[in-house]
Amino acid sequence: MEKNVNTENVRAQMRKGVLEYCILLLLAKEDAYASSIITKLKEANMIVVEGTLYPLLIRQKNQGLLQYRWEESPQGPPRKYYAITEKGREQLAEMNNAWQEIITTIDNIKN
Amino acid sequence: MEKNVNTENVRAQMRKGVLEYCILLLLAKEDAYASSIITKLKEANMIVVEGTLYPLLIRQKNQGLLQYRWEESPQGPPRKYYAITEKGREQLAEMNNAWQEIITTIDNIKN
DNA sequence: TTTTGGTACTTTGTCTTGCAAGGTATTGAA
DNA sequence: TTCAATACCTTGCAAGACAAAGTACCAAAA
Repeated sequence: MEKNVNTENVRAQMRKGVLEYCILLLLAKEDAYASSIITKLKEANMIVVEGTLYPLLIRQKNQGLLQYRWEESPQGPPRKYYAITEKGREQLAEMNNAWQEIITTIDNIKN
Repeated sequence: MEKNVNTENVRAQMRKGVLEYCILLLLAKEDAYASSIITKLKEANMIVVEGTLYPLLIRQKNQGLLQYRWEESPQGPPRKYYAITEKGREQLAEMNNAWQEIITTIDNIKN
């Protein structure tokens, strides 16, 4: 059905705008490694794939929003745990504002 | 100030995800031509520039979401008035759902 | 009649980013 | 030593946002 494809595109596009925001939201609550972030976002209906997430985490780290440390895994290779930095929390505060404003803007346009 | 640059980036990225949505919202209320759409979006704090809007309108028209007609202007060259189509209204309904879901998703991630 | 200023539409080139697909590495159990 | 599970990373392509430059129309002033 064409409609489902279309619907998925619509959702995908909106998700893109808030992906970085979601990462920071998650990491503000607790440190996490890439695979677990993907799982958590999937549970929240925010689909992300590896090819998207890894470069994004690296970008946010390079911007100083995140830092990471290696940790042994109970099974399998070591995990790269990301943690939000002070700068990351500042950015997150900005994003919270931006998000509220976008919601307000959309509401305004609707009326 | 670096902060302002950053803030603008944050907002810009979020806006991108909902730009097409905003266009359909506006055109669902009344027909409009590109320059007037830019003005209206600017009033609603949703910045768009010509180089973004024109290709976007053409894309939406090619998808059958919009159609257009030429109309004389009281001053200057004729205007290309865009109108939303039936298919466009269906898409808009999808987008309304998608938008609500994104809001819910973000709220979920916050808790 | 030519110039100027305002309005409007369009295109080009660059940069960023999302994603599919493929690759590398570690570990423990069969 | 092979397999399966878990993780991380990279490459190549495509879409899209935007700055900047270009084209065109119109009316009023010079």
